[in-house]
Amino acid sequence: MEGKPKQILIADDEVDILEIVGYNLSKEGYEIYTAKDGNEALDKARQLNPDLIILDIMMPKKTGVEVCQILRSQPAFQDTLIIFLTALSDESSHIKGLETGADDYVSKPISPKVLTSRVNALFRRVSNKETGKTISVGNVLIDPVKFLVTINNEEIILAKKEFELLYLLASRPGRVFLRNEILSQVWGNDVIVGDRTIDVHIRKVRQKLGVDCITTVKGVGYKFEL
Amino acid sequence: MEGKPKQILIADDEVDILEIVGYNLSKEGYEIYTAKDGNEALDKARQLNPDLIILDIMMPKKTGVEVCQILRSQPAFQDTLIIFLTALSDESSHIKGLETGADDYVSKPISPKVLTSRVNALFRRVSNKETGKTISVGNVLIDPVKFLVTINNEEIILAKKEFELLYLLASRPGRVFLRNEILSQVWGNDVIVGDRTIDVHIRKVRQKLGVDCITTVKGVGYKFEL
DNA sequence: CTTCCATGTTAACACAATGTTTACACAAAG
DNA sequence: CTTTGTGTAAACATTGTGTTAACATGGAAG
Repeated sequence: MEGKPKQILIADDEVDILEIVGYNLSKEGYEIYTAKDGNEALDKARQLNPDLIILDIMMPKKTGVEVCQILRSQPAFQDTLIIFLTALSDESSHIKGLETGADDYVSKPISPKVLTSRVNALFRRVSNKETGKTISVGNVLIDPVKFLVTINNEEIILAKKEFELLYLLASRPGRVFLRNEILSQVWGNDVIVGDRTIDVHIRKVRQKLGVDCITTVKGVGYKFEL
Repeated sequence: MEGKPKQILIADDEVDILEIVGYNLSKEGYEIYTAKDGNEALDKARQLNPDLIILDIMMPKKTGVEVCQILRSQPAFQDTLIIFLTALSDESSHIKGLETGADDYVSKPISPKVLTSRVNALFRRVSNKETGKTISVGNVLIDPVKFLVTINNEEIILAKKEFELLYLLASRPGRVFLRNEILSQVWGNDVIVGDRTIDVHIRKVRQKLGVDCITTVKGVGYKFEL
């Protein structure tokens, strides 16, 4: 696990749980913050903008489900990971939780090992796209932190959009990205640009890279491969 | 829930569970298939190529974890969803399960409601991105994500319509597709094209594949088989 | 054997999808 | 205020795909 440590906010009114869970997750290299009720959870979430929020369902002030709903309604927390903690017997909560937009839930009594492995699994699942991870395919290196592309130890400087485009395609080598996907990922859902815009950027990237690693699939989209 | 019904394969050695789970999921509109041990699960998975596989961990012949590992090692099942069923006490299995590449797991005793809502959540999560699943028949691989057909590790590039045509036929090997069906599936209901159009495309696919796997059923239609 | 019908085969064509180039507005940098 | 570079648009060139039309083949029925 490289890069900045992931921040996790844990909200539960039982101090024991906060301690045990917090201890185990911090042992894994995560940065832990805690809250003791729904309102505190909301405040800290907005303050910290953590990578993952673990919410107990039964909490004073506001329940976990309420907190989740409020957060999910805000753009900033659209992609934040959320896990519910819930009593095993409370079946309806499980369902409501998943419908509210939780990414996972874990039943009490909590086993630290299980929770930890769930957390790891969640991060692993999203790590390929969201995180600014360096991509390495063949002799091509793409480092989003340094904003740099390297081919055979030669540094190539791309403009912002060019880089984002290449980064998206290279994040899943071989996979075809539809024009729509590219538009919404690189340009955003609400932006309207002409049809030729993508092509022009593709061309610039191809030109600068010098290597023919972007393939056109006519009528479908583009893919990255060596 | 629109489109073709999702296919779910459930593998468990307890017949009661197969029945209860199967009943509840079929009520949700899913197409249910069952297996009673690890080997049967493997066979049926390869035969059906279902959208989701629910595996009990403790099964005769092969455990769920083993089945999962074997499937995940094959390209065709890289993107297939897998859920584990596991006894609550068996904690190490949970961890191993997630590490093996499962997408979720559900603890016994199973609540049909919880399982159903988990299944729905899983499908909802992937419905936004993945176009379709990889088809694998014999030595023929059809990958709609990479938009690529592979025969004996040789990559074959098809045009869009050619690919869609092959994908349709191969989605149900052995089944005969009427000319009408092919037209409405590949071309769309409102498009009017000449009679020879399908033939020409069939020809191109046959030519590019090099293998004779598309059979003509005179007066009826075409089918895919090796 | 002939006739008829369904499909195979081939080449040519039209057109949509993409490549390419240039120009220009605009923001950031100096 | 200039300078520099980025992102987008517009205009045109190019390519590949999908389709058609014309003809060939082959099998079944009379």
